[in-house]
Amino acid sequence: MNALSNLLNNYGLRSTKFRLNLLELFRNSNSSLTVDDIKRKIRTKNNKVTIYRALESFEKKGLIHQVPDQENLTRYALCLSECKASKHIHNHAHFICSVCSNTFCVENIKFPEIKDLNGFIIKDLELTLKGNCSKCIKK
Amino acid sequence: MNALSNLLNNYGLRSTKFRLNLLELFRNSNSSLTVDDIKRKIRTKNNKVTIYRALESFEKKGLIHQVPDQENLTRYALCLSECKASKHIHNHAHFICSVCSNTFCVENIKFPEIKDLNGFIIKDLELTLKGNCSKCIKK
DNA sequence: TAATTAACGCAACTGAGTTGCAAATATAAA
DNA sequence: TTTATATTTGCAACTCAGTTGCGTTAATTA
Repeated sequence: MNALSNLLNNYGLRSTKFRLNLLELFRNSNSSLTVDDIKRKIRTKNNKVTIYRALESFEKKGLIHQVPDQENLTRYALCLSECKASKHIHNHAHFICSVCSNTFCVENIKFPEIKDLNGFIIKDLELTLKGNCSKCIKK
Repeated sequence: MNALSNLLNNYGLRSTKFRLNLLELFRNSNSSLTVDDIKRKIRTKNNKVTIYRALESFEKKGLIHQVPDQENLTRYALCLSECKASKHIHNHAHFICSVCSNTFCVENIKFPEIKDLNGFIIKDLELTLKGNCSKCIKK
């Protein structure tokens, strides 16, 4: 049994050819992926419904998380080990490149401390950076 | 000549009945609006294309700005006076209520100072808070 | 008042994402 | 290994936000 296969099973998912490829793709990507990215990168003949449902269950089980996207597409990135099916824990920021539209997870950024205000209860905080990624600067 | 009418003209827009209503609606809203909100709130018989195009031109001229939305809808809020057609200037955060899905602009929040990192150039910073708005807490 | 240009309405379209259902496949149980 | 079960997949049809082209109407300018 290979490691990816076990990983899927540990998260309560079945290891099918497609889902193994999908998980591997996420692990080899340094940025996030849209459904379209996935289609192009693993040149899958699988139906789009399959992709949507795989992403949905990966997210539910805590393997991947949604990240912001410039064009309002659904976009996912691999979770860190802290994430569980019960709760996603992300204290990192996201960087969107305005040239290639890729989104990257950025660790090591201090979040501002914000207390509840004006009778609003703040439960979560998202920080999104926009600019040019290293690849697109070089061009 | 009324004030709203002049405002539109000053921004290079024509003052039609619908656009006057739309602008007034934005001014009277303490949160942001989706196309659907607009339809319901000004009970307009105008075609949806008209709404989309009005929002588009309002944004281009610097009257309104897009704000993040939980359901990936396009959502707008009134700009502050600093905004111009040439450039939107927003140094405020956005708060999304997870109950009513409304988005509010939140002033007076200090943004973290972030320098370019890992060869990425950071040009813009967005801070989104999530939680429960004052109205939805009371319920 | 006429000419110009922006705004509008309609109809048809696009494209991401969804739903229901039947068939295939992976895992658990016998 | 075989059978039972629960998950995953494919297909087709659908939904719904947002877009496009084009002819018409209305607001501003000359």
